[in-house]
Amino acid sequence: MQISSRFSVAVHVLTLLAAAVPGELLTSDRMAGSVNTNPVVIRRILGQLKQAGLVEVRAAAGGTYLRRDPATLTLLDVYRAVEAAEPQLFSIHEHPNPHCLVGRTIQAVLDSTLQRAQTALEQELAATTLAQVLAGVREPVS
Amino acid sequence: MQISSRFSVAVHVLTLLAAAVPGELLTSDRMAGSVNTNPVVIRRILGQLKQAGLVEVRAAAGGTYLRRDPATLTLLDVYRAVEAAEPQLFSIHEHPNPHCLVGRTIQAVLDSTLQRAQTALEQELAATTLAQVLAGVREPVS
DNA sequence: CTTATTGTAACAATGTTTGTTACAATTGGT
DNA sequence: ACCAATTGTAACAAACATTGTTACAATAAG
Repeated sequence: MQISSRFSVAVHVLTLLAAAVPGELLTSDRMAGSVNTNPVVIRRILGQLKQAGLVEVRAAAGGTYLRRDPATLTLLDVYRAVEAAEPQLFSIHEHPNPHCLVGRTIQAVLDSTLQRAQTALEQELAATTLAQVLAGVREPVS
Repeated sequence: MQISSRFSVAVHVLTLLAAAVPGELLTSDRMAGSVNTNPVVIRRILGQLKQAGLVEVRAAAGGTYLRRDPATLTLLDVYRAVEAAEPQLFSIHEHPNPHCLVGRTIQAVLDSTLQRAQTALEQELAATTLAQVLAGVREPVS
């Protein structure tokens, strides 16, 4: 199963915020216009980003601004903020037969192995900053 | 969203096959007993492993045996067999606003970045063989 | 030919995602 | 103090994937 587009939407939103004039606040309506979705979808994601301390949201006049330096905000921060409810990327079947050698031990073996794979992915996400994404957006592909 | 347990079940099943006496065939019923699920679930996964050339399934008397050397069969082979319908791990939102600089370019930027992350995960999966999993199952944790 | 087994369809239950409407709560500006 | 814009959140629907289940035709070993 694929990782939900919440993550890519969150990166999109943060890129908009990073591209904003310093001090400018963006509304969920405006960001929804760029992502092309419903403002409530944006607000739900903003709630998660806010909880993770990545953004500050002001009701009433204005909206949201970045709380972190794009140069040190990595895609791993975003991923963790948005997938906080599912810290384990891989799901492992729950009740293998304990009377079978394989059934008894497979969970532990898989758990350590798949954790290594997840860590490899996360390290790669940690290697990309929001500033780099913004630079990529601004540079034409040529 | 998590990667489905089809993958961990597939590894479990292949470990059972690798642990079998050479020439022994295992039925879906027997493997379902070890995984603790319904035999049809096992058969569905076996169908995918068969299509990928990892196992040979014989109707009637017997069942399934391994077609690949456990020493060279990696978890990436299993992952690809079972997730063949979803080659992209990350999903990216589909219709960002083309009139916005960020909306116009975010997909391409994310695509290359997330592809690198997926590749890192896959390399880690490729680094573990079925033989290593089997060894892990046999070695007590101590 | 018999019998065990696979392959597959069909269906239900569950859970997640995404989009939507609606509205109370908040707060900045006047 | 009030107004108006905006957020926060609940509630719901549609779509989809997963997992488990029953049922049965197709297959092939002995």
